[in-house]
Amino acid sequence: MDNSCIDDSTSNTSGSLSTSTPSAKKKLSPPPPPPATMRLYRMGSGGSSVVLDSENGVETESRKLPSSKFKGVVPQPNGRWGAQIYEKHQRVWLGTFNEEEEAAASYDIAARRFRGRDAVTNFKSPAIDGTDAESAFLEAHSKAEIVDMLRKHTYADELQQSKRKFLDGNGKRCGSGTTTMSNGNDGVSRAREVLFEKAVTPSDVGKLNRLVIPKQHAEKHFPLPAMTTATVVAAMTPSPTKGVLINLEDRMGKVWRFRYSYWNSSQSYVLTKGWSRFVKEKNLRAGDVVCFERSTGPDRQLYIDWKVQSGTEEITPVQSVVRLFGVNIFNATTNAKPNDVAVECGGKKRSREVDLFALGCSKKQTMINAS
DNA sequence: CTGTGTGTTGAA
DNA sequence: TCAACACACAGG
Repeated sequence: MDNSCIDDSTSNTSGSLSTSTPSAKKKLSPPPPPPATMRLYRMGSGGSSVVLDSENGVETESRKLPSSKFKGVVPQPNGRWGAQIYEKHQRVWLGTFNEEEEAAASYDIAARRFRGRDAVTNFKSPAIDGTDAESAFLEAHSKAEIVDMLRKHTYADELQQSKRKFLDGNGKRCGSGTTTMSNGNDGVSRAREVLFEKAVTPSDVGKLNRLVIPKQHAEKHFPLPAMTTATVVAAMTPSPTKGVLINLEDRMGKVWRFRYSYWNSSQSYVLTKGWSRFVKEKNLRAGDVVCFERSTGPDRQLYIDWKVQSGTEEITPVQSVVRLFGVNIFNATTNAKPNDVAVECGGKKRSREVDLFALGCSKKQTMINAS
């Protein structure tokens, strides 16, 4: 049933956003040539099908499906409403809904994403400033993703989630580790490139509350002096004082904000404010590796990841936090008791934070994409 | 068996 | 591009 493949190619001529798969899929019955003689038309289907006898103009139980007053909304035999939008001669099914208005609203959302802010819609009107949260949200997702949300009726939730994160200082959404990238060449590709890694030194995780960024990497990826680089500006906010604030998202989708600056005294680039918290929460130890990545997409989102480097270990007493969708729902401070969560890392067990967010991020994007 | 959503067509 | 019609077939 759910086999729409939507390839996103914003403004790309060759690209095709196809829903009703071309031929290969399934060849159905040939066009039903209505016998000119026998004028019996079945209207609708399923329970509401009716027979019209146009011979004498009398109809047996006129039960045509009630057409909707909303654009992009079509009636369903069972009384529900379907939403659809067209693109490139093809219909993109947006799902079925109980309420006509709901279907209409879904169409509006799709229309916005597919045709821009000046799209003709049912309800949406203004949004003159292209900077509202929803617009940003739409831009940040591929058409396929938006359609998927509409069909699953999860759009509202996803939008709200993004808003929450936005306030948190960064507008990315949760993804499980190496998230799959939407094949479409439109939206935010969650593909990342590793910028550099560093095995933290004792002082990096010590009381100095700072992480030294190797100069070569710092100057290559985080050019501090000339803050003009557009790519960096997007993720860094000039700080009132020295340095800049930099936002990085970890594998849990949590956004970390650090102060990034240059210390003349030691002639080194460092992450200061915020770093100690990261060390603490991730239970970083000397020898562990922190990895800096960046989205290859237009958003240039920065990510920070870490991994335990094999080494001397013992079970560390640490608070075990169970998190669901970025919210701590269970917090037990134990000393590596059975209750604690231990994770195999480099052959050594170590208590770690555990996130269960993946549960809700299940996204089975059915994209049989062909590029 | 129930509905969904695709095949298809004709009108705008 | 769009909605109406018809119905194959996916999912329970």
